[in-house]
Amino acid sequence: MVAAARGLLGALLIRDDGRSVRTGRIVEVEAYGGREDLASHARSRRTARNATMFSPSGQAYVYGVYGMHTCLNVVCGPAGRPAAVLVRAVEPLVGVAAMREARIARGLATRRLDRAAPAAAADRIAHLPVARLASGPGNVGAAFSVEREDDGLDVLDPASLLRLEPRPPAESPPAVAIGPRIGVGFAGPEWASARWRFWIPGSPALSGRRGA
DNA sequence: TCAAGGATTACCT
DNA sequence: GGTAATCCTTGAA
Repeated sequence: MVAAARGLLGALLIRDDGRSVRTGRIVEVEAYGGREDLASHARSRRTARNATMFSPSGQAYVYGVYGMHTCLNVVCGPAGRPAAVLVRAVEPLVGVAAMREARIARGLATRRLDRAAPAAAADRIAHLPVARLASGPGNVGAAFSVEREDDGLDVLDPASLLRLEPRPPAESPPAVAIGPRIGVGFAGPEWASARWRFWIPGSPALSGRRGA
């Protein structure tokens, strides 16, 4: 599972909705395990929400948090053994304009931009540096239009509208930095400190807290 | 049936 | 650095 997480670094995330193609390079991920991992959604029994984590490798596990964000994971355990890798940050390569549109659309959908000054807020996204469009799990979900309905998609299927393209074997593996996962303090010190976050050091697209 | 809280983000002081 | 926004899943009553 940890190996699968590291293997995803440098892979391409591709969203092809028929009108436009969005592509980015995965630069930050976190690994989540099964019952023993108290930070994982699979820490308790199998439920409707985490069912996809028990699926065979290669499926998308999508869930919502805080009522407004969707997070994209890739299931990486054998069937029946829950494990997944959370995609925390992506470096945009192709379809930057579509990513901006998606960010703005998602902002409006969650009514974040409605309140104060929607035009100004949309304008801020329009001028956001490219590297920040998909930096952070919620932003990856927004920039690539990941919906709850995408839960269970086979992202290894080349025909899938949301898919992964592995790093070419010929390409040398990127440098990898390792550190504890973010936002899992509720799991207790042991699991919150587990060094299951992996990122490509130096990437401008890393999520907020970049320290090791 | 219901209360609690979250694998986050961005704005506020 | 603190905290609001906001929906839905979970676990307990």
